Amino acid sequence: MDALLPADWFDRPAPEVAPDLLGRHLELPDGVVLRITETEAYTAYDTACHANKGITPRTAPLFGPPGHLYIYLCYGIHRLLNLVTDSEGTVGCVLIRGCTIVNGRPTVRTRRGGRTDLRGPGKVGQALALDVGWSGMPLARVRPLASLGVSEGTPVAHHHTTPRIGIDYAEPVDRDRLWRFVAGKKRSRSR
DNA sequence: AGAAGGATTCTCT
DNA sequence: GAGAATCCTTCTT
Repeated sequence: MDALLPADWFDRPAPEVAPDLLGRHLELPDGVVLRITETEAYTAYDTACHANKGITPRTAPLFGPPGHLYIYLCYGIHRLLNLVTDSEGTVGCVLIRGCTIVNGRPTVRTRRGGRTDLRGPGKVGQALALDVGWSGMPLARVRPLASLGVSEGTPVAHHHTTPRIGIDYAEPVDRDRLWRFVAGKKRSRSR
């Protein structure tokens, strides 16, 4: 099995961590292993970032130490997975927007209601059976609640960048940043 | 206490 | 391509 990425691996700016996460593996103790194929970076002074209007109970993990989880409910339906980057006190995170299944396909199929495509952050959350109660917890292979780990996997040879999705509310300068990272050469999109 | 709005997805057409 | 589903967080009276 791959070596886990230590917490300080995430102690870098989010736009640097995000492309480096492509090809890495998300591992759950139930045997589900996903390969990350699409990410987005969010930073401080970024009007697309949930933390840009100050710290709140929900967004507190974004201000915390690297290598922790930030999970929130989107549109009342979807649980979205973020990995906190940068040092404690500095806002930064990477949204996991898409994956492919490495292991545990039957489990994912059950959780996804018969489907196995994981293009889109809500689908990833469903495949991992994310719980917002995990938000703020550290990554680790074995823990009572947030039993989620990120391992080395196989970094990708090629990726391309695009503007981030679903952040029309942000300032134009932030909307235009090429902070969405997709594994492989230019091909399909997530929506 | 009330209201607004979303880092989305699915199902139609 | 358009519209509904759905509920929590946050901001405003």
